[in-house]
Amino acid sequence: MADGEQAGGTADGAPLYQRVKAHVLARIAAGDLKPGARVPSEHELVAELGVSRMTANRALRELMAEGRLTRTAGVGTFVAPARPVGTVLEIKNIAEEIAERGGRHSADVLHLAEEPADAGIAAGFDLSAGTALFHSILLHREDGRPLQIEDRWVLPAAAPDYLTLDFTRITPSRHLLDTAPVVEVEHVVEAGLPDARTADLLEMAAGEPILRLSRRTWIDGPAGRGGRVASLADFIYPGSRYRLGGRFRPV
Amino acid sequence: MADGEQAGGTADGAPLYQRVKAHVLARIAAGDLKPGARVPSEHELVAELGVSRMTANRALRELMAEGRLTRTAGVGTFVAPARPVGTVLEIKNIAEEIAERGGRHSADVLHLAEEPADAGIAAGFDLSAGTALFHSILLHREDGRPLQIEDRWVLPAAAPDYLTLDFTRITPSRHLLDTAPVVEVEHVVEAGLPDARTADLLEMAAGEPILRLSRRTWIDGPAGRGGRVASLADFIYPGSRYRLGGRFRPV
DNA sequence: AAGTGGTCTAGACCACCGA
DNA sequence: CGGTGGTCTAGACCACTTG
Repeated sequence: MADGEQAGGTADGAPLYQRVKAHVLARIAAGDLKPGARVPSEHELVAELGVSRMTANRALRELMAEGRLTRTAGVGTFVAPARPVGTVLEIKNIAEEIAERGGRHSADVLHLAEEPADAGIAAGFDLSAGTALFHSILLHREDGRPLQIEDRWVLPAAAPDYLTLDFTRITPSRHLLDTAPVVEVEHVVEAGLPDARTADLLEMAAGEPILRLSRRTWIDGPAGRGGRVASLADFIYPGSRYRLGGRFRPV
Repeated sequence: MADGEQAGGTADGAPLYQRVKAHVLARIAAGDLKPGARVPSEHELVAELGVSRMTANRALRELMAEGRLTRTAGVGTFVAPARPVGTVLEIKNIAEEIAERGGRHSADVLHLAEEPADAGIAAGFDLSAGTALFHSILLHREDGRPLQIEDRWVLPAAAPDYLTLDFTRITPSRHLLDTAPVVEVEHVVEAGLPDARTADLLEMAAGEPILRLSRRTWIDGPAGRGGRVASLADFIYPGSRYRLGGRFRPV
C-alpha cells in the first residue's frame, strides 16, 4: 500500500525498506527475537506491514549482508548468532601514511633481484621450492629516520617490470595496487625481537622489540581463475616508534 | 528478456544481476573504465544488456556497497578511486577462540573493584579525572598456561552488575556484548616490553616482548544519543605465543 | 526539459525444504 | 504438497542535477 504506515524506529520520511529493517532490528534489540529465533518471512512481513514482497525482500537481504540475519531458501530467516567483533585495520601505503602526518618519506633499496624461493617462501605462494621470484628489501624512512623494513617477494607474472622500477620514487605496494586488482589479503601481526642486522638498520635500542606485519595478497589469475598469491611481504617496525590502529563500526 | 544472453565473466547459470556486475567489473579490469570514469546508466544497461531496470539497479547498487562505484542521483555512476587496503582483524572472545582451537580456557580474577579513574583513563572515556569506574584485571589461560592479561575499565552505566559477575565463567567481553549493543570499536596494536609483574604473570622468558591490543568500545547513550565509551581494555599477550591475524576480501 | 539514481509495486517463475 | 527464499520483470512516481 502507499501511506498511513509506520513500522519501526526510523524516521517517517525514510524509505520503506529501511523502516522494515528498523522494525526487525527493533524486535531483536528488544529481546523479542533472540539469536537463532525465526524472523517473520517475507510473506508475513508483507501482510504485517503492508509493503510489497520486493521491499520486504530487500530489507531482509540487506540485514543478511550486514550479518544480522541468516537465510536459507526453503527454510526461513533467523537471527544470526552474536558475532565476534572485528576490526578494520586500514593499512596504507607507507609513503602516503607518512605524507598524511606531514612527514617526508624516503627509501633505500637494499636488495632487488630475481631469486629462487626457498621452501618457506615457496609454501607461502603455493609454489614448489626453487621457483624464481622477485625479491626486494627496502628501508623506509620518515624525515630520515628508519621506520620500516619491507622485505617482499613478488610473483613475476604479477609485475613483470618489477626489477626495473625505481623504488625510491614509487613504493612496491603502490605499484602492485596499480598493476593488478587485489582479490584477497591476509594479515598477521606479531611482536618479536629483531636480529642484529634488523636492529642495526632500524637504529633500535638494545632489547627493543619489533612489530612485524606479514601480508599476503592474491590477484585474479590471467583468465580470471581462482586467484594466485601475487606477493608476500614482511613489514618490520621498531616497537617504540610504531602502532597499528583502526576504528570502525561493527558490521 | 528471458534467455539467450550472456554478459560478463560469470557463469551462464548465474543470476542476471551477478552477470551485470561481472560485466561492469570486467570493463573496469580491462582498463576500459578507469577510476573516475562514467559507468553506463541504468537505462543504458537496460538497452545494452536487455535486463530490466531493477536488475541493473541491483547490480550497480551492490557494486556501490562493495566500494567499486560511486553514485549520485541526478548525476550518474562512476568508477570509485582505488582504495587504500584495509584488513579485518577479527578479534574473538578469548574463551571462544581457545575453544575453537580445542583448548581449555580458564581465568583468574586478579582484581575487581570500583575505583576513581586517573587522568589517562578518564581521558579515554571523555570523562573528568576521579570519576568512579569499574576496574578488572584478569589472567586468561589456555590449558593452564597464561595467554592473556585483560586489564579493563568499564563505565558503570554500561554494566551496573559488573562487580557481581563471576569472570571465571563468563568473560567481560561476552557480558558486555550481551548487555549493550556496540556502536563503534577502536583498536590499537603495538609491540612492547613487559614490566616485571606482567612478565611474571605471563610466565615469560627474559627479554621476550609483549603484543598489546588496546580496545575502546562505544555504546549508544541511554536515549540513543551520540554514544559513549563503554569500556577501555588492554589485552597483553606474550610475543612468543600469540599472533593476530585476519584474512579478507578488499572492499 | 531531459536524464539520473532512489524507491516501490504486483505479479511471476523457480529451486529448495520439510511434513 | 505448501512454504520458503531467490530472482526477474514492466511499469510507476519521485527528487535531484544539468543544460
